[in-house]
Amino acid sequence: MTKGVTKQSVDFAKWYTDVVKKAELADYGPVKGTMIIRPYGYSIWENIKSAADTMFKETGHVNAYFPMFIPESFMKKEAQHVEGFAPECAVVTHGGGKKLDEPLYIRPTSETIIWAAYKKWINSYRDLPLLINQWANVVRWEMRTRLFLRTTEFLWQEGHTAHSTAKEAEEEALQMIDVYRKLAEDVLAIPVYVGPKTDAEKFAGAVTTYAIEAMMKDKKALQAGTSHYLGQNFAKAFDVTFLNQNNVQEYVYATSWGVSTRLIGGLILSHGDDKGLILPPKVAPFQVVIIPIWRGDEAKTGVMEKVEQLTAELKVKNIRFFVDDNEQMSPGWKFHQWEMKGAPIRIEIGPKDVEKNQVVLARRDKQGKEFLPFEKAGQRVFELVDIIQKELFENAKKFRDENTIHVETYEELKKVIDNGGFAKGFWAGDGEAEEKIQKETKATIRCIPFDQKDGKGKCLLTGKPADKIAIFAKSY
RNA sequence: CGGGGCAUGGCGCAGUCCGGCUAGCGCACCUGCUUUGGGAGCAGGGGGCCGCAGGUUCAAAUCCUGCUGCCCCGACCA
Repeated sequence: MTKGVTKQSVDFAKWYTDVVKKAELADYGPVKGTMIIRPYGYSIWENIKSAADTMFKETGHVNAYFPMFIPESFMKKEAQHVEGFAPECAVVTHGGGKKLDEPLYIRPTSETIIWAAYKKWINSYRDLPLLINQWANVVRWEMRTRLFLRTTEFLWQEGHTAHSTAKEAEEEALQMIDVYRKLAEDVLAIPVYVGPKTDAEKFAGAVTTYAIEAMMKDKKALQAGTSHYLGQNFAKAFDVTFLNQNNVQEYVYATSWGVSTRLIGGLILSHGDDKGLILPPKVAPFQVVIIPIWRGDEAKTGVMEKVEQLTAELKVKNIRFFVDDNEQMSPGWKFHQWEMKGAPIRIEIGPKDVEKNQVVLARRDKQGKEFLPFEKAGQRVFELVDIIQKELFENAKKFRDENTIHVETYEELKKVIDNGGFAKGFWAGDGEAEEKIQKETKATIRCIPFDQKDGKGKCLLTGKPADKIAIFAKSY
């Protein structure tokens, strides 16, 4: 491995790719836009997945799996949906050496195939709500790809729920965007703005799209998760009706919601620095990396005894740890390596420490080293896991808040966008006005945040009375 | 799809403008000895259809033509 990464200040895009590759998160696949998620990166995904999955189950959802091949006819059933997705689909035309009668789309998302199944499963209000999630891969033939942030194939989860009333479905969509907020903020330590998208930005076929929007270290926005209230659009397209309590046939109300491996990109772009990745303890494959140091076999025995004592304690405390006792690499090399890989805590134990009955502890998110009595090491790690998690979030939030600027006029908005950052201001414009801003500034409305504390004002573009603040930013 | 860049041992590059001897460097790898507290040292060693296909030439990594792939920057998107 070559030393270091491109500095963020020199070339942020290059820095990002360098970190992904040098921290061994992912590598390019042989097909354009595809990505090999390497074990270290996949382990982060597993941690995110497990945290999310627990939350989904706590809110009453179950997992299932639907096929990745979608008959072309299914794709064409929902007009907006086909318009939105067909151009970016990979299509299988041959199978078993023969041309297929009907081309098969590789799912870009699973609404169509899931709703075709729901049609069979739903007959009565007693069958509702249906609360299903699936963990899957999807394929979207994007023009421009970037590791984790936008790849041709990516991993995600997609929840698809069916309800007997609009109110219940709307509540579900809101509940799930809040689950995503918690996932981003409490697990990934990424602060997010939460709220509906404008009509121009919403999902093809949705009535309302809610999103969580995060600010990356280059002050650009990343849409980190979405939850859609689909109304009866998909039910109508797939003819999914149920008999309600009054014996009347009705179309069901639907939601869908998803987060993807993009979250890993968000993690890198939210917390990383010029030394590499910085991982929040909750998703770090190893919360603490222990580096034993010795000179000669005698010293080794003494050091390793201490290491085993410490790891036994960490095990009891449920801390994920790794002992890097590779004898080929020098301690210095390992320090750099684990800084690149973003391990939150590093502990060094060498002969000097054995002698003084201490350990040396370094935090990835802070400069300097702590020297502490051996007996306190386990407890200190246990505490730091929470402290680092919290401080990473607070730092990211401070950065975001400092770079979210209230604007009154279009001129001010332009200035904020030019300098990099989020502009928030009163908005009463329509889709056309939004497009004008996008064309002129490259910024889009990321969301209309739920959190509206500023009362009423005048639309920054039109000057018309407005009662909502919108957030504008350039985005990934 | 428009603009730019790159393609040479596993990785990163030099060499290409101006054709010429055995294609070179750093890292990684193998062997041995010495070394572990911020990217260890010395000695020895292995590994190349120079992206692909044509052409020019006594001679091509180098010149010409065509193709392919990937990356970066825009328009589209999680």
